[in-house]
Amino acid sequence: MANIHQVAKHAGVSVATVSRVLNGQDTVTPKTRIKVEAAIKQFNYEPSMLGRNLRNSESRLLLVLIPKISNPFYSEIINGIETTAIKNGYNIILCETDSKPERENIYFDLVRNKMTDGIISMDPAVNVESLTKLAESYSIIQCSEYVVDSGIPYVTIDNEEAAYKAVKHLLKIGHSKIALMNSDERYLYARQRELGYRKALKEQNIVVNEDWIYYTQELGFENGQQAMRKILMQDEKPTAVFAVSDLLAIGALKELNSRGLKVPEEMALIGFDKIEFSNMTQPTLTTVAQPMYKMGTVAANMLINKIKGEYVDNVILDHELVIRESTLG
Amino acid sequence: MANIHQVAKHAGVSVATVSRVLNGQDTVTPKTRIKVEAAIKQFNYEPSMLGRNLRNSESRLLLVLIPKISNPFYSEIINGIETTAIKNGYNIILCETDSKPERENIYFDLVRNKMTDGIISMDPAVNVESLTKLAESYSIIQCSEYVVDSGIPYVTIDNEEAAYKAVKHLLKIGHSKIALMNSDERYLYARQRELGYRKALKEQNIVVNEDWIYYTQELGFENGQQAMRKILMQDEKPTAVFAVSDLLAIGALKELNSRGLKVPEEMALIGFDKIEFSNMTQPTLTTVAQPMYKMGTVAANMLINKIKGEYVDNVILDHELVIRESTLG
DNA sequence: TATAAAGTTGAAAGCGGTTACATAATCGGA
DNA sequence: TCCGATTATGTAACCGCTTTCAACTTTATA
Repeated sequence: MANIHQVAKHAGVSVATVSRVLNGQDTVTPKTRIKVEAAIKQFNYEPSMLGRNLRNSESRLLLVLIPKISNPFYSEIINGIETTAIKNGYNIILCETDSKPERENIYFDLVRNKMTDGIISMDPAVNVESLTKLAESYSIIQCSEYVVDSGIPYVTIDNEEAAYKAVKHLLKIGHSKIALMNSDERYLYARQRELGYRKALKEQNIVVNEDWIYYTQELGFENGQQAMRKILMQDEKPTAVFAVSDLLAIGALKELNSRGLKVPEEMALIGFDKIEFSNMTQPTLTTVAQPMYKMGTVAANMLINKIKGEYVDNVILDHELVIRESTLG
Repeated sequence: MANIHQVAKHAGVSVATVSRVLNGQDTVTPKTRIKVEAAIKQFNYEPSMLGRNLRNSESRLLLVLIPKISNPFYSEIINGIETTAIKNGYNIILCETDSKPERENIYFDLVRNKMTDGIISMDPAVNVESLTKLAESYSIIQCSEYVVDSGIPYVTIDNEEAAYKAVKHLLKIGHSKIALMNSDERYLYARQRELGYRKALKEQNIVVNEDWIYYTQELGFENGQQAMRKILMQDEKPTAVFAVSDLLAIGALKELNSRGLKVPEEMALIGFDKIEFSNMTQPTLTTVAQPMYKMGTVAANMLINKIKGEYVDNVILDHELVIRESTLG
């Protein structure tokens, strides 16, 4: 493959001139520009990003750290990130951390090594100290999940309020025995949504039954199924369940369906995220919609601005309770 | 951030020696090695990949082109690719083509620009000529979907055989009026699976009813729903449907469920891919399992070998018909 | 002890671009 | 027509690393 020298030689100009043509600078005479462009075309020349990036000490790559690629919640965010990145001349390199610190650490090296210009982290709970230290020297944005008081900018929604509204809705349609199907407490969103759950109940002077709060290790269908199984084994059963993820809710629904329990009549159900699947279930799932795509675009823009050296503020996006069949009065 | 010169200066050695230590060469005296390592630690030095890659003219990045990130079928493949890449000291840069040639072309530049060392393409139908031309100069592997006779190595399954088996199963449990819910004919897998469908019917001397073959533009739930709606509008209705994707099948199932039609009693249903969600539906979905993760690892290994300059052969992986409730006799 | 062989280290040339600075070419006005 | 101002182009340093080759040390051998 040709390099800039060959093009320059063939066009009868210096490499500087070729570089100027390449970068669309206006200090080049139309005549020479045409000569250079002809040589470029003839050689089928493509400038090497490796050389350019080294000189400019930037990679034009954004590192996106995502806990689990199979969770549709994240795919939508990634979509938003990628589109925005491309629009700004960046590409994304996507890495799945599986919520494992050791894996995350490997990826952190990519920014230390100048392989990427910045990081969007969606699972910073993993490596709080490393991350905050890293953020002192590099551009980092937190998306959806974040470390409180870390000083690292984040974009997210008001999880407590969202959970509050969801439970409130259950109360409004007549439920008072409401279980919480939570994920792991190490996640901020889990703690925040639990707060919202407790707040809504407390407001109605309902004492929280601690036996009705379930924690799952991961966010998978099976975890939801299992949790629902446990709920159904209780002596006193709730009449409604608020799950902090559609994946859990769908698993729970599966369990209810296969036992022939009617939803919402015998058990109402609310999920979280509004992933596409949530509208394909029988019955369709009431859920809290997060603006996933938007969140991705915002995160990407924040990161790009941060890389430019601008000051970046936290962003709280709107959410919306989407009422569907699983909570029909 | 420190560079190799500062480290060298501080350690009282040349940059060459630091580089040798960095790359674990054995021609360095333990004494100097210790000096250098101390300096590295003291400066918190991390070698720049930009410099290293330029010198080595490699990027240690693999480009993965995927039509739609939200399709769980691809997420699993990506998983396999990423794990294998990491294991071999590569990272992946993931790009969604949305099956759009113009978008794909942008990404092709990444390899022309030396930004990535090779490509795994999952949607090569888009840009056949560009791709084959590109493959002359760069390392490319096709995964799942491929261009016949392009000479570009691929890993896939036997789609015709898989479809044949699926339809055969429907025949065996007594169906003879079987519709095909296909995706777009521009996809090879679509054509191959249709062949399998036709073959199975022909074998039983059943004349294919062309009105029972549906093509959808995209692979989404809505497309499946719509197709099923059309099927149900027919005067003579089939009693079973073979869909070439779980997403279509799930959409179709949704339509059947919401009309109160019993599956499999009034309409049997088979999907394709065995995405996780296919086991969450009511009833659960019979489907053809593809070894997605495996396919990803194989594709990544093939690409890495290709980059190394080795000869790489095509691979056909196994598939398996998973019989579940939607086709219970 | 002298000398060849083996083992360490350093100097410097790239890898492929960008850009500050110097120089050459062009232009306008007296 | 000539000269200074402006504009176009070239020269060369540099980005941060790897690696060849030469030079220098050490070790083994006679």
